[in-house]
Amino acid sequence: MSNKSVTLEQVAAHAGVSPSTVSRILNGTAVVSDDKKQAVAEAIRTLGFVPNPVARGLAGGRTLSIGVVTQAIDSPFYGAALRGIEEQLGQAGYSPLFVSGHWNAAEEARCIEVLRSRRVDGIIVLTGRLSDAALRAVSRQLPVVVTGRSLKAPGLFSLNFDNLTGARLATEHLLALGHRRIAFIGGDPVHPDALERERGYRAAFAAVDLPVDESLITAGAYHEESGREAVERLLNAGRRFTAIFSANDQMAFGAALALHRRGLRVPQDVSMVGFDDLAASSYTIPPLSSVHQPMQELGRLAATAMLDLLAGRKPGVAMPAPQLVSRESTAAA
Amino acid sequence: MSNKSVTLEQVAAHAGVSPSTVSRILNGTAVVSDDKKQAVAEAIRTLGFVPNPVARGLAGGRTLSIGVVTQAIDSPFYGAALRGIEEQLGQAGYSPLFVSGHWNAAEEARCIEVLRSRRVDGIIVLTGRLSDAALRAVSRQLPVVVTGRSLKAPGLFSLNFDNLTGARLATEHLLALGHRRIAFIGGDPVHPDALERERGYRAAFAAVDLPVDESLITAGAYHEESGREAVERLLNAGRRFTAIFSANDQMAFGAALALHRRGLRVPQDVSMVGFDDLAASSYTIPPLSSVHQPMQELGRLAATAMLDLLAGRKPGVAMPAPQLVSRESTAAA
DNA sequence: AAAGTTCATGAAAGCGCTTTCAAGCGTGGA
DNA sequence: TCCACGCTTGAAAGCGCTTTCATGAACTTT
Repeated sequence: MSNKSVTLEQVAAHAGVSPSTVSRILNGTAVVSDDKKQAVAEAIRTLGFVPNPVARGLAGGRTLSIGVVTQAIDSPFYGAALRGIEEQLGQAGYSPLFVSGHWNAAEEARCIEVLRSRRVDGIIVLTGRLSDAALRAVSRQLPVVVTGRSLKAPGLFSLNFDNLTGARLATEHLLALGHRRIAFIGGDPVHPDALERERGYRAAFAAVDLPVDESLITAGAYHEESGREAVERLLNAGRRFTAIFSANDQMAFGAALALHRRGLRVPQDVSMVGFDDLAASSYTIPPLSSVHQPMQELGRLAATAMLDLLAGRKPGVAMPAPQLVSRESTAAA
Repeated sequence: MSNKSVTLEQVAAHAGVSPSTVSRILNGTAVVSDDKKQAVAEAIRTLGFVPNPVARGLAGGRTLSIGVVTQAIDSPFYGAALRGIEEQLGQAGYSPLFVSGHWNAAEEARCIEVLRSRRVDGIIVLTGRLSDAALRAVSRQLPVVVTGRSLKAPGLFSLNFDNLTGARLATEHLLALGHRRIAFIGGDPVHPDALERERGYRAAFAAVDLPVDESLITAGAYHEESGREAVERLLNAGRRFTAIFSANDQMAFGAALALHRRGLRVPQDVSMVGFDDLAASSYTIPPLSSVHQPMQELGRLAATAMLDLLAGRKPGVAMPAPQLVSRESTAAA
């Protein structure tokens, strides 16, 4: 653990070349003769030189860091994506810089300012509340990868999960089991994905020419407590249903608890399917059927796309299709 | 959203002073006359100047960023701590730089190197596998705050949760309910806290002069699956128990599932208490009694301590005492 | 009143790297 | 043989900020 780190200049001296040449070799900016390359490589090895990202950043070069705007650093949902990003970026020598927008457009904008002031080489935005226009503006200065929406722009790549199909899959599963009175606990309607999931729910009914009972649709806020409240509301209003499709797993957890408190069993009395397939969902009682969202994979893909953008390549990654994971929370009506 | 950001030099020009003076005002490095202060403040406001942390970092000043070594960015347990850190640091204008060690000393050491190369002003280590000596070495160059252990050194502050008391509390709770055959699912013994929790379990028995049945003690690995396996193991070996104390909540989830699969009900047949009090624990079926670890608070405290260290103050924060949260997973024997 | 202090301020030298700019070299065409 | 051209390479100028050093002004001190 050396206190003072070795500088590029020292490497240059050791190799008997100029700093410029070392820099050029490091960045592949220009052609350098093989023997100098060798000498520099050798010097780097013996000196244990590691380029200083801060200096690089200042000099207008790369900082080898990518800003990642998430909503809450402790979200069980986005956490997996962060992990995927970290993993993929790390392999390429980049470091992620995580900032949280807390579902707030103004805060997100501030986050992006911070990232920019820290000279990140690119920004990955996980969903977020920023307008498409704002994102496009950012992408004019920095490569941007955004998840949870579909928009095109030079220097901008988006990666969207097919929420509609996922929700439709979930509903169809319930329908196929013979359920007709299927309650829907929606997410906060300010999220486009919440709307899409509701559309998927409706589409499944429409596909088999069944009407949806609007009184079985109730809004939640994507967290456990709101799922609990939703079921309370439904039950208190005297609604009858044999199944619940919850727009995300966290609400499903709350809903299951509410059911349990009322003496209703899953799946004997009420079948239940969630959305997201959180890690925890395999261990609930009973384990929850859910639409699998490959968040870690999403993170990896977003990072890969960013690396492509940085290298001037056109990203070729695409989201895998939604898949339903059937566990023990669903049974025949 | 200006493309090129304004520099300190521009501020200086606008205010009719030298860059040095602006810098001094910004950092409070020296006394500056009030009228210049005013002029500079005014210039900063009209120009919308934001100091460039990268340049600051290079110039040997502060980068206003704190490295945070966690184990896995998607851990439900540490996530809350990260949030607390982010929150507290943000208020002071600092940004956290999260890196994951994945429970691996070598990887952790690499993380710290990365943080150092990025010129962080200090490092917060959440638990971690690094040796005390290694941590001390780091603290000779940078302020360090470490959780999950107790060690003293100049420039180093540690924040430890009282695992022994917590575990004792949990066991005593079960004992008080009349349980005698209390199984213990331990954590991975490489973690000191796992050992402490086992000691707490034993201490509770010792305090009431009851022997502990060694055959009811089994090791897990702090994740759900290992909790499930532990219960399988116990049950397959024909062990009888009326309660389980799990060294963390995640294992308790797995254990509960195993119980459920065998037709054993919580708490009617088996009472259960966990450790950590994860956010999810309030929504399991039944809600899990657990020893509350205030992780978000821990994060805030760690950040506060770091800020203190940075300011040359002696940190005065301390961990709150462990508390048991009694929910519906425990009942009289 | 002269010399010694203190104090606010500016000039200038970096921090470690990238990147223009220009020079030096070798090569091929006339 | 001479000149033009292409190629590798080094010198040097920043990037935006901090920090030492030096300077002159304003005060003390005797």
